[in-house]
Amino acid sequence: MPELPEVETIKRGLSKFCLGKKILHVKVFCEKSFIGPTELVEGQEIVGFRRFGKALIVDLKNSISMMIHLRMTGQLIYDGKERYAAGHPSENFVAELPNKQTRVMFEMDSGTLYFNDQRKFGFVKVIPTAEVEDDKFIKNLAKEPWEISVGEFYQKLQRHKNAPIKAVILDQKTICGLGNIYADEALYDAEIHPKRLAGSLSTVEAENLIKSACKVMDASIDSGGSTMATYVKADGTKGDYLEKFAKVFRNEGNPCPRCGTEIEKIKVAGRGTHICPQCQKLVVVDCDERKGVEND
DNA sequence: CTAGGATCCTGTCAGC
DNA sequence: TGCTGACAGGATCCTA
Repeated sequence: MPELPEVETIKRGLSKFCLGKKILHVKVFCEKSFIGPTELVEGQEIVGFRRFGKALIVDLKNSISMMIHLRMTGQLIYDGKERYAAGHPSENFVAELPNKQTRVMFEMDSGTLYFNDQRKFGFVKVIPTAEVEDDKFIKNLAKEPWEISVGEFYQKLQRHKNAPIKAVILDQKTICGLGNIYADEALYDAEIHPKRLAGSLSTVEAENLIKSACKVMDASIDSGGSTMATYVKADGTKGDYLEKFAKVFRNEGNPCPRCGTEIEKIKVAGRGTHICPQCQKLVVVDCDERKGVEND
């Protein structure tokens, strides 16, 4: 999906285009994509957008909120005076809407917001604003990379010491916000092999991994708005932000930007995984580093 | 408790 | 062309 940076981008965009606007009518094309009564949402003004990890919260004036999770293929496309689209990149960004993949349509006083989702894993859920933070999904989220301390992160790695590090950082209860792209990019940036057992990382490596996660997601958020805008430019230019900044993700066969070695695609934790076999060694043999691990 | 695999669903692409 | 299986920017549920 849309990982944390994309949801942040959506939040910023919708705040700009939809804040203060009124939802006049909700049309549900797929029952499982909209959980709760549409009546609670209709006629309501949008008073705020919030983000918890990869979940977007839309607060309404009547103290009702919508929790939106895009999962793998969700998209939010606002079509008003201009079009603002974000989420899973696809032709839908520039296509006629609604279409076959439109699951929910919000008719607003100023335009239309479309929730599209090819695989129907995502959802919009109606909940009282007061209960948002008690929602099971949100309650279980760990801290985001910018917030988590090295000590807390390292402790969590120890709790999952026999699982590959990639699987552990994909777990939103360990660290929140990373998905398949940024997990690969962060591990590459920190020069850590995704199959390394979480318990084998030194505190220094754990710290570097957090820093790298912040770095790659910051870069994405910074460019996110503009790349998404580029994507829906009037000329139909397709500017997939992956091309712009991903170093390894979907770059198998291309040279590593750091050392020139060919990037490989492997499978870790059941997910396609991209690495530089030179920069990300599976076995750490440096004796001094090992000593550091023992002492922690 | 952890680790790993199946599963939800639709669409696309590679390989016959 | 048509079929088949693998796989996909996520998270949960089930099993051992």
